[in-house]
Amino acid sequence: MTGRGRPRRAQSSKPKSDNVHLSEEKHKDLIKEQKLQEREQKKPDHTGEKPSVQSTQKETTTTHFTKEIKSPRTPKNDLKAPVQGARPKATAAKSPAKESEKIQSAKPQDTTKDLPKTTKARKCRKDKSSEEFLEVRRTPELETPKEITSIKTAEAKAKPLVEFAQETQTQPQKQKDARNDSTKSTKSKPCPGRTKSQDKSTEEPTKTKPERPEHTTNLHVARNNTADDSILYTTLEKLKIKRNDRANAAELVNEIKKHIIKHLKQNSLCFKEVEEPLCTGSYYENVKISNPDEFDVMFPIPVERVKIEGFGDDGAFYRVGLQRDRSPLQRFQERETLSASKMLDHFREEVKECVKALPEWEVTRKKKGCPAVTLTTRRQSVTISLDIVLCLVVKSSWPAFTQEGLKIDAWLGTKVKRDFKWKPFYLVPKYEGRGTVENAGVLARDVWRISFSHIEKEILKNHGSEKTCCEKDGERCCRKDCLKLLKHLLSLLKEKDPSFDKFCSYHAKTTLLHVCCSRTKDSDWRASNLSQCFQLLLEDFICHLEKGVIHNFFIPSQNLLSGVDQRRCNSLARRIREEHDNCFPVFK
DNA sequence: AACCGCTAATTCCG
DNA sequence: CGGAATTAGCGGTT
Repeated sequence: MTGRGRPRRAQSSKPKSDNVHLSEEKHKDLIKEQKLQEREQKKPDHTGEKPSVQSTQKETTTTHFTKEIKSPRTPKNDLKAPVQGARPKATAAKSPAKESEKIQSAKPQDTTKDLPKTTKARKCRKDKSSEEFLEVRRTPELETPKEITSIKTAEAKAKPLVEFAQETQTQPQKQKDARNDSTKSTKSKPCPGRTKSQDKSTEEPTKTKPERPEHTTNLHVARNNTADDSILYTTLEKLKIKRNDRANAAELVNEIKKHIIKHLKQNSLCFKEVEEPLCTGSYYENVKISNPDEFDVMFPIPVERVKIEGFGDDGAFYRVGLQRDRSPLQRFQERETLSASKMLDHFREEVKECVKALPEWEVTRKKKGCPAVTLTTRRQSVTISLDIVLCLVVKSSWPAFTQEGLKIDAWLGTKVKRDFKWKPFYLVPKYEGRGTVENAGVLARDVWRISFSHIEKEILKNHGSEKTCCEKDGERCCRKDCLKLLKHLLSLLKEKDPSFDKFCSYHAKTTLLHVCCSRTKDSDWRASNLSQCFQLLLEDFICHLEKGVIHNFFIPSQNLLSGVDQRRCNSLARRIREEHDNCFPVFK
């Protein structure tokens, strides 16, 4: 019996009379159940040890802390990280020890391999996207900067990370150069490290070579990458989400999602215009680690004819005023301001109401400033939490504060960027600090924070410079693997030292996005170069920490670390460096 | 609803 | 036995 999922295209023409199909489905469900149970029984340890890395939610969402981490099951063979088949490149990575040799000797093959791939035709990836909003609403006003708020950040005091570069450089001088560049930092790059990526990427062969210094002696950490490789691959293996866990979680989550949307549409007055839920966050970006235990779903309420003005000076928060009298949201309007807190409260009640029908779910206590209604449920001792996020979808051009953000031109291209900018943006009822603080007559709790989760997701999904990156016949990259590792590292360190609780996986993700903008080539991220790539990501992260600045990827004037004590940043930077220098003991 | 992409897991095969 | 090929199944698009 062929799976209904995704038969190899040859079989896709399999005959299916409906009834046969149906009964087959049922049968399959049965089988599935059986199998699930079988497996559960087979590895009882598995559910028991549910690591559930207390993860690192992005800060828009909540902080329910989870459970303990126990060492997730280790692959039976530690040394190899079986990488799923059919990817020649990946398999090369399998045996880290061999791998580095291979890289050196087999470079020509690599490059030749690239050729057919890149030439391979592929449907253009987002021609569809732009149409829907082509109506009048958009004007090129999005290209008019206006007062581009000069970014008054701490760049000035940023010191280049030279020591670190020296310590750790297992890489070529390419990187050293980059470091040196950093002194004449370009202001748009918080961590000017890789400004060179452009020139260096001209020729693949010439450039991969220097990346493999045969002898990386001059540093006390001079490490054979194989040691790193081994631990990193093993760790990645541990972070994989099990198919069963995923199936279980998806079933639960999808059920309630459907239920909520139906409820809102049918029983609610103010939210009945809700659009299709927007699944965001790491699970849906395929960068969730360890357990499918956290889900983020945004419920977009369309607003038309609204006035939106910045609140505060970093461009992340906005006051929203309805201009249309007949809006169903009128009841949340106070003093010409759409009250985020009122609206969220009401939304919360609606969600509560419809969760009554699904008693296995529980609504968690409201957290101040949190835009989500968090639901939790348990299944076989695993707690799954689902963040239901109310949001406004605004179908007009992005605020001027985004002008200098999303610097993906060299990485993903200007067309992609343009298409992104035609998409709507979202506002979530999130504030910082005390809700009763007033600014220009508006309470903090009534403001909205801008969100580009949809874009983040799309970027993560389509993260290659080449369209074929990571596709079946394309070359595999390690961007997402690097992100997973950094997230994991961060969450482990947080667990060990609660004083790091202000750091979140969104910091990691943002750092990756920034790095991708400077190391734009897919060949900069070859899967076989995992340890180097990860190291560069770490260096960048450290660099951000030491400066105390991570610019919001879309709103560069917002510093995601603004609320974090510099000493904490330094301390985390130090810890990470330590981990790196010692071959990541936390991963063991 | 059909189909495709991605990822995990299992089976096949030299 | 290890790696390649297949299967499985969720998510997303058209």
